[in-house]
Amino acid sequence: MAGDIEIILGSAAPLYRQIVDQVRLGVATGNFAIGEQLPSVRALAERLLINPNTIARAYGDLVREGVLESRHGQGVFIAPRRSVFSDDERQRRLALAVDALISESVGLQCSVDEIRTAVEARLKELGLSNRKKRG
Amino acid sequence: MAGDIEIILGSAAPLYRQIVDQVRLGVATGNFAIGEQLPSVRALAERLLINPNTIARAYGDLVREGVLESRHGQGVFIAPRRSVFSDDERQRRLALAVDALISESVGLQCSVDEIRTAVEARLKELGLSNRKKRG
Amino acid sequence: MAGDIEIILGSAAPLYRQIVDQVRLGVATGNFAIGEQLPSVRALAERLLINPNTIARAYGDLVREGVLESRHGQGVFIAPRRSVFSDDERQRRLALAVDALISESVGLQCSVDEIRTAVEARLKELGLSNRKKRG
Amino acid sequence: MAGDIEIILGSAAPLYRQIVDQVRLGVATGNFAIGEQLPSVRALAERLLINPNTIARAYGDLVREGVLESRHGQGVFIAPRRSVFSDDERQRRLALAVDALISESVGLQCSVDEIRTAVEARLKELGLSNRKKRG
DNA sequence: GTGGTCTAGACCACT
DNA sequence: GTGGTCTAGACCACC
Repeated sequence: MAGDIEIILGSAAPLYRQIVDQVRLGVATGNFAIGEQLPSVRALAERLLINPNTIARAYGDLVREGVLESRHGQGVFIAPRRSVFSDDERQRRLALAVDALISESVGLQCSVDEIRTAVEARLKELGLSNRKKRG
Repeated sequence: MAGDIEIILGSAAPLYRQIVDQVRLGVATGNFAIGEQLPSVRALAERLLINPNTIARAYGDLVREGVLESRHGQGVFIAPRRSVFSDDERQRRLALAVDALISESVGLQCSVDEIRTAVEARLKELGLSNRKKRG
Repeated sequence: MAGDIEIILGSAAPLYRQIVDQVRLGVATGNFAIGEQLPSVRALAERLLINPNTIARAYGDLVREGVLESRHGQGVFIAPRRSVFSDDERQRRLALAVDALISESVGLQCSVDEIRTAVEARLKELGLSNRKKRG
Repeated sequence: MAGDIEIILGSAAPLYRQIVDQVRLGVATGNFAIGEQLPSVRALAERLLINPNTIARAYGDLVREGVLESRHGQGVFIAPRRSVFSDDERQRRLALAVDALISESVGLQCSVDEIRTAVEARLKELGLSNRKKRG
């Protein structure tokens, strides 16, 4: 549910990205139900002690990505699932994300088994390890 | 060997980061041997057709993190391996990188198998799939 | 070419949208070539006498849409064409755009022939009337 | 007839606009006859489960643009037709709406035939395809 | 009350 | 020089 969203100031990840990530994971794990209303831009900004524009940016990204839908004057809501991107685009973005992980891991001098273990651990933690595609 | 370093101009990754990654990766895969000399800043800049400052920045980062060592008046060389981060720090950073991948993937509505496959494919492509930690 | 971008203050369309539209049309009509560099955020903002954030917003939208690619510290460029959206998403967005046109037209009490004529006239003006899909 | 008015909550279009459009469209297609009475603000608000202010806003817009007329103490009725905009103004606004459609379409890499087909399909769906201007 | 757009200006990262 | 993030605050449109 909405109360879950938290941010870490001073993290490497931009604030708006932290929010995007948490909403996406929340939807994937079922913490956010389809049709559920999210906290208003102003309310969330006040709770997290950050600027409303930053929330608006995060929500806007999620709307463009098809995760949320906004109804002017009413609020923003979890959108019904739909596939927004072409297969090519999905592969392209997935590859970029994988590259970012591996690049970071090589920098940390992790072994490949450490990477695999970390990925599996997190998937299990999120209850995703047996999830089907485009469930 | 040094001749391996290449850059992709249209890539999302910053130029200096592409160089850093390739050197680190070369060390991890054994393409660069300990004590081996790298091309000079000026020589590499000329070959890659980019600004020497960008090379200098990359080499500087690698020296600072202990992957390279620069010997005054001689050039830069692959340094004996040593780790920079504590185990806790490594695990923390690895977890963040994993989360970024998973968030992107669920946003794309990828199955967990697609994620696993994409990671393994990339590891294999880079010649990392059977390497041990810190060689 | 870049000098083409103009805006109309006080128009119903938001400024950032006017920029997005002009870049998209410029790419479609060949006024912008693939790989061509666009004016920098600051330069365009200065020329159009609007805030740089507004340009950045427009460029950002176009990057997400796959029309532009930005290279940090270098500039933004026309990206090679690729299909970013799934067929469903394309149909969905096309339908929304058509609905907006018809809604406006009904409000203006236009006949259907006026709509058809206006569409064809504009396509011809842009030199698109015989263009193939995903050229 | 009035019973036709419906709204879609998840739609991109604002609620008041959906009502305005449907009344205008009903007039254009002949579903509403001149002099016909519309449901009262309160009655329609109750049926559609939305705020009466929203209905009032929609009716107000329609009265202001001459599509409806309100008779004190009796209700609102379909007004005899009259045009609001000059021909130039209509053409100008129509051209802007057409440009928005074309920009969106080229962004989606649609062919011109896809655009034409989508427009015709929607006109047919709305029962407009063979109607004359201003009936 | 809600979200959307725009301005002004700061600070950071990259070339 | 370039783009990217964030803050602060204004004003508008919709419910």
